[in-house]
Amino acid sequence: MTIRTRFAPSPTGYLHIGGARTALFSWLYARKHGGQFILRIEDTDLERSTAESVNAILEGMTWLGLEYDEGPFYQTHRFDRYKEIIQQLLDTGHAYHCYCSKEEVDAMREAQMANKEKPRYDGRCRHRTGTPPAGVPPVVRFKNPLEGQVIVDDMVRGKVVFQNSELDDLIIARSDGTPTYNLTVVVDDMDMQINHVIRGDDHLNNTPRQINILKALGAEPPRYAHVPMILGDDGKRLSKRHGAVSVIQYREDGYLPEAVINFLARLGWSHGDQEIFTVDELTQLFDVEDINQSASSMNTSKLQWLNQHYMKESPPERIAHHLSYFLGKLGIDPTDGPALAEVIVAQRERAKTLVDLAGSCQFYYHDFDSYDAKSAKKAFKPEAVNILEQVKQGMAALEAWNRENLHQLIADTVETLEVGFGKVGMPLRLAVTGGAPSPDLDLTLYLVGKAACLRRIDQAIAYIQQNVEND
RNA sequence: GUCCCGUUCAUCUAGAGGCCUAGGAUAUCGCCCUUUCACGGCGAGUACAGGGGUUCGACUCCCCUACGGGACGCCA
Repeated sequence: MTIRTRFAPSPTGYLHIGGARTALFSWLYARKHGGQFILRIEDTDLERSTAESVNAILEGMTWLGLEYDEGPFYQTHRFDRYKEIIQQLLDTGHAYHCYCSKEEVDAMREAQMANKEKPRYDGRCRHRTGTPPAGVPPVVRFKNPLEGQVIVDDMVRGKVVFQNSELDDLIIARSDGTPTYNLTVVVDDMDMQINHVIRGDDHLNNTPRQINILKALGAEPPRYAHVPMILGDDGKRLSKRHGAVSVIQYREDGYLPEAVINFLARLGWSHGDQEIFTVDELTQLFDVEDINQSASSMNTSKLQWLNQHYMKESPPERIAHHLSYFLGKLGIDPTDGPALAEVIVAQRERAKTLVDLAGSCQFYYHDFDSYDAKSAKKAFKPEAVNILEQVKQGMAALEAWNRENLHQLIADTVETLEVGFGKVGMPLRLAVTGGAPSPDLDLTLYLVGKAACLRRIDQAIAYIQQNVEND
């Protein structure tokens, strides 16, 4: 059997992190088994579905690299098919018209709640006879079996039993004739030959109804896997108020897609003690059976650790590709200065995100006009003027601008002036970087370049003479 | 309220009756490395929700309670 999975978001907002994980799991499962992954847009809620949301979802999936084999299919394009099925259900006696008003049904629910019962439609229109009330457009309800039980043999939950007596006759077509979710999902999964449904566990309660509809249609239900939801850092349910829940927001915040994928995969799924997974490894090792049964919380600091890991391990060219957007935001043109790849290698272990990295690249490309106050207090002593002057002269006289010579120059200066290494290193570093975290001094100087170094040393000397009291 | 699901360190998790005085990872803290900041190395603390069974033996199986979540829509 060819494995066919699907991701079926409703376009009422961006692709959030929970949806992305569900999509990832479905995608991985299909890939692992050489099957197909289908994208379906569940846009039957005409009121809330938007084209922007569709775009946001597609953009998020593309960024993560979750390419689909078929689709995107839009449910709004399939209304004829749903009508056909609804009619079939009506014809075979599996569905009926219901003329109950909203108010009537609401009252019913309230009474049941007050009576400590589970609120549900009591089926009063099931056996309605006679002429239908005039001017009332009916809804269509599915005739759910009254007795027996439905067993959902879930791939992550195990067997879950529902009594049919707990279920009511759900609406499958609205009074305007449009189909509702539980009907469309069943028809689509059937028509698209989806045989493995991996989705959020908020759908577990819908599953027995869907199985009943499938049975009424004479179709074989797919296998189901209900994955637990993702909570925010604070253990509360994810919402717009919880910060970065949109996948695109993570891109904006400077995360690499491979870090997000790795992070998402490890949220609710595991393979022994392994933490780092390439996409290839995931497609090989992933299995629905290994998905956790309990909800998990976002762990942003672990995502950051993964992101830093991938920034350190990836080829600098790849990082540069993702970094350019963030450099642009800071007005940095990397062609105007040291080779970006070298700067990235020099700075990347000091950054958790691309935003950090871009920020830490700044001093290589731009001069600055202020110094970190704390460092300045420590390093910019009056005697530093002479030291910087010495270094500057040495630099100016340097034949070749490379790390070895710079290292030697500093060592010589230390020796000539008979001072500690720090006496030279600290003011020099501060003069050139402004106080930003930076790698080995000789590497820093080398990358910043001769002209900028000389210029900044002059600037530092002037600063000290102006701002630091001579004692 | 009713039904369904869940509960191992702060967080992500390993654990399929003895391998567990519960392992890994992140975070935190300490030490080492270091003229900055990091990286890296080493180390520390912190967890089986509670109570009953079953068993020679329970984190692992069963029941109850508590807590958390989900569903109960002419939303998906």
